[in-house]
Amino acid sequence: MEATQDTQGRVEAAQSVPGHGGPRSAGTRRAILDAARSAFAAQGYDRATIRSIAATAGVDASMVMRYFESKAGLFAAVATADVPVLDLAAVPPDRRGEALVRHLIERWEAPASGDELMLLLRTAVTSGEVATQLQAVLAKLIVGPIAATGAADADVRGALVQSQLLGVALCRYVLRQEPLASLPIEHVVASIAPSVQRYLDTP
Amino acid sequence: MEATQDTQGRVEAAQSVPGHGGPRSAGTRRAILDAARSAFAAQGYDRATIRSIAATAGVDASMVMRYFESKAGLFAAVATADVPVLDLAAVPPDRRGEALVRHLIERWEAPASGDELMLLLRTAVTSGEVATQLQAVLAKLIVGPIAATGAADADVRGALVQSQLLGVALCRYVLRQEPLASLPIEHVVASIAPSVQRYLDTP
DNA sequence: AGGTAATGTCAACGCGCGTTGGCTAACGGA
DNA sequence: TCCGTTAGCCAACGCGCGTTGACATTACCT
Repeated sequence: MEATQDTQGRVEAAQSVPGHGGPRSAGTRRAILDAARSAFAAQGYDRATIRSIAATAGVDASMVMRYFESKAGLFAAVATADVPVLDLAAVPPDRRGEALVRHLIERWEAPASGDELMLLLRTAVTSGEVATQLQAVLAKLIVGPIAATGAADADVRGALVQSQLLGVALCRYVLRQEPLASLPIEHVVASIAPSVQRYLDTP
Repeated sequence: MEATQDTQGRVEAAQSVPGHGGPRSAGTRRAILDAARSAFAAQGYDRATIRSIAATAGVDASMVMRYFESKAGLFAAVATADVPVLDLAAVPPDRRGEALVRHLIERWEAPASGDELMLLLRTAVTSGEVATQLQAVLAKLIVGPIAATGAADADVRGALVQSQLLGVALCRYVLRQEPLASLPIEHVVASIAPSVQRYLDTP
């Protein structure tokens, strides 16, 4: 019996987007998306709940279902991970290791893309489907640029670089293991870069 | 890790196995433990269910609660990860990187300890408590041996070695990313060892 | 053999989850 | 103005989970 006066932010409701069930209100949609990204990043897919995401977004849980079809649909909508790609060929060959490390760390430190990488990694370890999705992102982010430099065995080199870069991300950002988690960025870059450089160079 | 709670003044059984807090039948206990290790390793803590573990072990779900106090208790019982430690000081200094990589890979390839590391890692990414536990295991397994060689900055070196070794394990065994997952062991050792060696050597 | 405690079975409880459908209120075009 | 569409709220459903306690069964120790 209570009049809900939220009459604000409904101005932008005019757009209708392609395909199947489009967004209803851009503001609400974005609020849900933001809450979901944080929740999935912080807790992983299983422990994050639709109800708590909805509460954070300030809407009812059923709204989440109307906007995105299911919990899986919400995750898919938030797990796009369209991170900027590094043009490795434009970097001097002896600096490519450092460039890769720095680029990856910057992706993880940036709040938005860091959350997307976090939720992807946190969920990939228990979901084969998401693991495939993560591999696709890493292929675009790491193997692609390496292959674009014309290196031989780009797939194996990429896999080795991935293992080191994902390892750093896992220890530093997901597990938050000391002392790695508190090491200054430049220290990390200086320590790791030579290894990555070696994976790029050795035949 | 919980104190023993006796509802009816029950005492430790007669035919008990040494040490632990109150097994009933050694055979059933072991069956549950084996099933739990497999399930937690394959699916992680959240997705593994007491009911399915009990079914695999051929007992009722309530038996699991009688033997171990709760799901958390069962996990704790199976997540001991008492892996053999490498005596790094006995290895020639220029071969210590290779020795570390090979030792870790052998732990992961061995069925029993591989499962324990797997369930630890799969669960650590979404549980701070288990993350701490994993860190303790890795400290014993990696940082400890490195410190035992008398190296300076053993903690930072250990963290860097950990990042590389955990990265390989993550990509190869948990995410099962190709081509790393199918690479022969010797190929992996030969590729990774120099990086680890460098983390041990560089000042 | 008999009594007692260790083992195991069964059915249920309570909870929180994802999900559904029906309802109210506001907008917008005619 | 009225009416259809749209955005949002509320109550509930069904399910599977961890967990519990009462009951049946086995095995051991005098």
